Amino acid sequence: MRRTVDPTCKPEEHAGARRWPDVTGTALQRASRIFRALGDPPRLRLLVLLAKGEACVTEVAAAEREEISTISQRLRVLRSESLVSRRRQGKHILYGLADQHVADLIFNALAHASEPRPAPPPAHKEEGAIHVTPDSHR
Amino acid sequence: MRRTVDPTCKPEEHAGARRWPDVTGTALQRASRIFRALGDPPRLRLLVLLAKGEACVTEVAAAEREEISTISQRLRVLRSESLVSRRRQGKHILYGLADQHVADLIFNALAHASEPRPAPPPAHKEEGAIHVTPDSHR
DNA sequence: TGAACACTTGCACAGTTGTTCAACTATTAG
DNA sequence: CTAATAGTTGAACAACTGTGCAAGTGTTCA
Repeated sequence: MRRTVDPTCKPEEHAGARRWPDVTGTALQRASRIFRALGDPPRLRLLVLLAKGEACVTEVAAAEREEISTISQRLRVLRSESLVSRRRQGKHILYGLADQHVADLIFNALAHASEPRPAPPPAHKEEGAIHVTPDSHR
Repeated sequence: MRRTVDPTCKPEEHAGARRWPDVTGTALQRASRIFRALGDPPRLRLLVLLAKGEACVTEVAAAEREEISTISQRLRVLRSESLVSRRRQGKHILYGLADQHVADLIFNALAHASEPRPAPPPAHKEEGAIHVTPDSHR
């Protein structure tokens, strides 16, 4: 059975409205590509490492105990989203975070990730409220 | 050929050092899970929609022109990372952003995504500097 | 010039993820 | 009670992604 889009419930029934900048399709696409690049633990670790300062590929590989090739591939992904900077210094190629924005993003997520988890709901039925997320923050 | 971890280049050669909070393995895991959840365009769009105010599943499905089941599945992923709140109101279940942190994260990434791209470099070799992102992307 | 070092890249394979269908639970109306 | 509405969930499948290997490029140094 294919239930699609014929809402018997009208939008006016609920839905408050705050103001948000209009989000273009491309901005959204790019944002999600960035998120996706950040969404791999090894890659995120690599970025955290680079946040401490520039490093060459070999150096990173040593720190992470991974193969050079693997690190290089990871950096390729990050580079394709402009998340890292890159410059040659003699034999080495130094990588670093692209800018402060990237550092902020990572820092922000790590902060959120370190917050207390909302307890897994005991699957209880209550007076008209499921109350899953007791608004834990700010 | 398996070149692993025996750096002929010493760490002291380069690498500046800024201070960063020590990142635990679990925080990093969770952060990347959050990023991954945000890293799907439809899911991100859904969150942007919810950022404008709470909405029930049917409503969202109508707005996105998708099947209810699909929306529900997307919400499930977001819920599993505690990115959305959920409460029942009569027949409907209202979803919204979990907290300000989430809004910040999304807003931040969208801002970064809307920034001017590093200019497509003329593929020139210059004094020891390879510009940030020489390659195109998708 | 040639050898050594420092990466990068194409490819194949395995593991992961998003979507859909169908069946299920939960709430309300008759 | 039953029917209808609202939403969830499990399974299957196609599409995507990360890794490691082998072979490549580019730079330095003798």
